[in-house]
Amino acid sequence: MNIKHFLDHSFTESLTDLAGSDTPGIVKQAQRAEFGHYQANGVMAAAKKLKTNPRELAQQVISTLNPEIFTTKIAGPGFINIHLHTSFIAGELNKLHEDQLLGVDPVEPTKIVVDYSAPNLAKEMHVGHLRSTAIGDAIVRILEFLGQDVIRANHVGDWGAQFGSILAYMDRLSQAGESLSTELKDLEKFYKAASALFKTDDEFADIARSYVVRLQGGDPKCLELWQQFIDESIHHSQEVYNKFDITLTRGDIRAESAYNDDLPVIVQELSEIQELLVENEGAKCVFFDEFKGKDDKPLPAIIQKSDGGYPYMATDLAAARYRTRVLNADKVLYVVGGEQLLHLRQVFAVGRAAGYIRDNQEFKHLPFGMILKSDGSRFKTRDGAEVKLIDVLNEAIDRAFVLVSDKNPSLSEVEKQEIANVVGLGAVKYAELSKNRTTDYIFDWDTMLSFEGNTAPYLQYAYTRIRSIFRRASLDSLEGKIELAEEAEIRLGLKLLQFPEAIESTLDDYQANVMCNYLYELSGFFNTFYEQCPVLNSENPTSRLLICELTARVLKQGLNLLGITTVEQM
RNA sequence: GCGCCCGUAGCUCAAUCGGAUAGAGCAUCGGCCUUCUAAGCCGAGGGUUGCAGGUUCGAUUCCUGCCGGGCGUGCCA
Repeated sequence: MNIKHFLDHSFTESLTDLAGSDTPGIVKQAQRAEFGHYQANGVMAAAKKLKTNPRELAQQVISTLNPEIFTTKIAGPGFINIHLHTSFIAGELNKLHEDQLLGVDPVEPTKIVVDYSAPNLAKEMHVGHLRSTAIGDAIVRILEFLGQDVIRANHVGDWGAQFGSILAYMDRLSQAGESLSTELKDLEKFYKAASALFKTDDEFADIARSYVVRLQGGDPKCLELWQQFIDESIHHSQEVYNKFDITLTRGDIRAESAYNDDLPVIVQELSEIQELLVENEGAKCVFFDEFKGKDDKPLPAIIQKSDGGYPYMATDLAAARYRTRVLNADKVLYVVGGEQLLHLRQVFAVGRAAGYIRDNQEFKHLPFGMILKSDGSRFKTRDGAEVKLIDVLNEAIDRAFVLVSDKNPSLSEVEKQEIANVVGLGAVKYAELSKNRTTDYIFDWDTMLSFEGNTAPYLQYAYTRIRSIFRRASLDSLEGKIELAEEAEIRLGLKLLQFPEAIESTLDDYQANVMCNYLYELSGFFNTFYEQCPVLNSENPTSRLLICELTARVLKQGLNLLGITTVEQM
């Protein structure tokens, strides 16, 4: 049950009856303990509309309600503070125990495509891919938990001019008798070597350019080299996904090149729509009044370049078309950097005009900020100045290993390694997810790999404390009822009941940090409970054990929705 | 120039789309391991929410102007 929904409906209904028109109750979780558990804020706005005294209106609202489960108090200018009965909280917790979904109501499934990660296959994944990958995967997991029909879309970059020098370099190496599979072990090095040659060696640059043309022309030898490189690169990214516990698999890849055959069709279809596609300076463009460039000049969406090539506008339109016509998506979420805001607005606008996006579909850009260096300058994305993602993950695991060895030296090497994996990777993912999606953030090893305070290990640690209690209790089964008495356990209990609300507000704007905040507060409440309320030595250990078990389930499930795993001990 | 985004404690970030006394972590200082793991708990200090107006019962949030920063702005993605 979603308590906030329940209360909001009650207060909205009451206010609407009194006001004679739709009037929201605006029920929210109270921000301070002294204001109760929830508060209804809608009275003041309603009183204004009705030109009555807000406190009197609040009194009327209260008298229409039949509050079996809560008490109310009018406060300040017209707030209604709502205090849930302890017996109600305990009762709901006991019901939660039977509920696989921990209070969350499953939805009527709709088809949702989530476009995320999308690395450029010319290079290895670097920290710049962290955001889209981690955020997208968390969104996918949460939607699936609710029962949505989710399609992961990994729109990897596997085509374009950048592959010219790579193919030319592959060719040169194989002619020199080098083993390509060895050379491709370090993609980053390979890419750098190829682009360095392109810059310094004119002959090589010419060959590289000719390879681009041959590749696009379908030259078999080029395609073979290209396929070999792509396979190797996909293998690399899959290793990162596996290590980082990202749910993407090879089957989720639909690369840019998959749309190659559709690109001329896009041009053809757009040209058939009256006055949509116009030729301008040799390029085929779509102009809309809403898009303006420098000096207020109309800004085109270029569908086909003057040299006949197709920019990513065309590919993205083809992808939109595919998602509508073939996948029949209700909703498409693009987890793509904020610098592409204008581009995606153009894609959506042209897509709508062309009928590739239908009126009943929602195509939504979920932008995220850039990663900056500690001096505030940006991590470059052109020439491999990036930190490799795999290096970040390994460093995190190494640091966690040192720490766990220090904290818990009696564990076996295998156990320490497993804990280091879970803790290290969790820390990296949480550092990413716990920040507001839309703002830029500074990449800093120590911040990202911190294991103290508001970090994944804090949540994982709370979990292990619970598991430790159960190891000591060594129960065969746990039968009984939860009874609440201490303030710390009431607060914890209510927080557990608010898991559905956390999921709801997380999806409100697809902000994973909302879920992080919830889990952090939950863990904090648990740690206070842990200090103040002995479990095994209490008068009613069963009740407290049941609270512990529920906390463990919510923590584990919540972390799992973020793509973070737990361990039994740390 | 124009468009979009941002500016909150020394640092990194919150603030549940207008709510009550703006909250955490890190760092600093003080207390708590003879009871379920101290990666923890309890407490202290630290703020003119960039600046100036406006809207109203009420503004970090909405509007206007300015200052500062970022991104984007026709054939890279």
